[in-house]
Amino acid sequence: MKNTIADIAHKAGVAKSTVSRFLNGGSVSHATRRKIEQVIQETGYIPNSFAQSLKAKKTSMIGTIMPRLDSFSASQTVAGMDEELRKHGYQLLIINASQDLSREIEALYDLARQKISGIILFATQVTETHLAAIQEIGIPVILLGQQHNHVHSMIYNDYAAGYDMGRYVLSMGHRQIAYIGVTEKDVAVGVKRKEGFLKAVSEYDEAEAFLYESGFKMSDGVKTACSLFELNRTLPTAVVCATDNIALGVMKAAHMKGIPIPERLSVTGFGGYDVTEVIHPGLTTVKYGYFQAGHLAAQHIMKLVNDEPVDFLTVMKCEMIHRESVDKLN
Amino acid sequence: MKNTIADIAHKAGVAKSTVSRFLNGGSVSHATRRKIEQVIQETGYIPNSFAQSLKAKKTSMIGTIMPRLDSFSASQTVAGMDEELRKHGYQLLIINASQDLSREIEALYDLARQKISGIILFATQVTETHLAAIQEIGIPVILLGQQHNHVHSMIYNDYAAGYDMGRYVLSMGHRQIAYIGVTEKDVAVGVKRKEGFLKAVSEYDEAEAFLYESGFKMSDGVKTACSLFELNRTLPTAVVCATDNIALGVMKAAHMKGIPIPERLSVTGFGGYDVTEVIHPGLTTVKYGYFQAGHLAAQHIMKLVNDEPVDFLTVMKCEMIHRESVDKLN
DNA sequence: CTGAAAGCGCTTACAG
DNA sequence: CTGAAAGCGCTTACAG
Repeated sequence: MKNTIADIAHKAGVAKSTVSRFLNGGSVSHATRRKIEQVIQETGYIPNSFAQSLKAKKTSMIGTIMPRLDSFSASQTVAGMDEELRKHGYQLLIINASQDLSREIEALYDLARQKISGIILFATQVTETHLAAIQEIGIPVILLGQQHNHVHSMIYNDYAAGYDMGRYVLSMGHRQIAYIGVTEKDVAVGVKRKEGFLKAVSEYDEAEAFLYESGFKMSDGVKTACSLFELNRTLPTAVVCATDNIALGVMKAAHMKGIPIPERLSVTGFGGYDVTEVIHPGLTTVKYGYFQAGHLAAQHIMKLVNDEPVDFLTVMKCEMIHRESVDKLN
Repeated sequence: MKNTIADIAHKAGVAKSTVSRFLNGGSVSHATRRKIEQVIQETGYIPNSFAQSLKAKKTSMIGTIMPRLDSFSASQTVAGMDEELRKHGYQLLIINASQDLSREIEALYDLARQKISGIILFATQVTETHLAAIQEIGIPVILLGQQHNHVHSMIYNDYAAGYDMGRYVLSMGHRQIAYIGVTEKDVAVGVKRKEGFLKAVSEYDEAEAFLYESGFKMSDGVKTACSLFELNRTLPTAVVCATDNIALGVMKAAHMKGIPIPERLSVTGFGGYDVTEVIHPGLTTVKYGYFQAGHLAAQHIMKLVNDEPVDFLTVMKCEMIHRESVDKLN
């Protein structure tokens, strides 16, 4: 294992440069080719990629910084990126920032140190520090999931998704609607979806929206729903949740309290997680094409790496999915 | 960005070695320290990690080869490994083999080329080719999820899990039980769980097991369940599924056919996915500690990398979780 | 505390 | 087609 190109050259009775040429597909006579092949075979020589990269001054690696790995959106997106990148000979280096913004910054510098060719940042928030780091490292970066004027961004049309969902719930006759959102620091999920929803509500005079804020976890959804149920007043007829996870939590809370869905309470989510289809009742939600987004992000970063032009802002469509969790009122 | 240690040295008016010493925490006078700090600050110097690794002859990277990224077990395990590794200054390089065994082999060589210090192979099958590659690269490798006599292995006690599940379902009075398994090529999931289950069944004279084989996907579970339902004979009173995913598929199929769970059909899974708790009825399953397994695998590989002794075989316990999806017969 | 020099393993013009 | 030599950016004894 500890063979170097010099060892191989020595054993094959040729010069290092000849071995290198052989390795890189340069012209080598048939005889020497065979000798080198044999020696490599015998020794199990594996080139040292550091030395290679040191000369080449670049790698075929793309880095991605994820806020977490263990969520549906994250794992789908990564799988999509990976598939596309691999198809084109790039390798994906995945960094888990564990939902810690300062780790994202660290990761940007780490990746730069490793001479990664490009970075896809799966963003939840974009701070000034992020921007400074992105500028300083001087490597192509794509923001996925959030938008910033100074960085290539790919976002979902969260406003439209919120609006569509609002319109749908209203069209089903609901007028007293709770909205369980998340922190506004997350512009895409916390602000845009809510704004779209509220726009829809504002178009109906008699409609009323009650806003709540929850964490991202299923258990946060359970908690928020419980406190909502315990307020001593008439329950809204529908609760629109900013994510499928929260919606699942709400459904669980409803089950615990004996509130039938959708008969007494309609519930909706956003995301289109696989499980929303198999649970009962099926969850009405908006499907986000995470896997395809991963594909697209991979294509964009490869273009950027090769100095090809890429749209500064890409907006990805979402798709309403109607299932049984929303009741029609008359 | 294109600064090298030589540039910094030049601008700070010192030698390269001094800058290097500064960077690596060696002793440097206060005055020069300040000068160097300032220059680095101004230039935004980022060391080239290839050159560093080339000298150091090793990296603080651990590689992991996963059959897929977008599954609960995979993402949980990776998250666990990552957390523990990062805590100890290692970085995790994740490779997605996309359920293609030959890609796993490729990945082993790729990681070797990159002078990764150790590898955790999330295994589904261990072939001779795997073994040859592991031996050839000469890097510590841990098998996670499957066992092989010649490689450090960490496995779950699948036999016990299967046995416990069988015992439980039998103890609830079920005697006609369908078992939906997976390919026997996957020894842990396809063989051990089934064997454990069958052992339990063999302990009851009047009990009878009907074996089916399904793919790993939820949709495979749906299909298998549908064909099971369509066989014109009395339905078993319980169906034990080799994974939670399959169980979710079976539950969906039952809903579609109007078969109430657990009143007319009890269903169980293996895995302990998060969703099994929030669905209705809650799924009886065996919880596998994926996240903790990731932690443990990380600890083991770090020991191996540092030439510390590690048990050749580690067996991890699983935990039965009783929920509403199993009915008590009398 | 500081610097000159050799070397990590590979690649790449440049001669031959 | 083949080889000698320089260089990629860093680290590490070794002197001073």
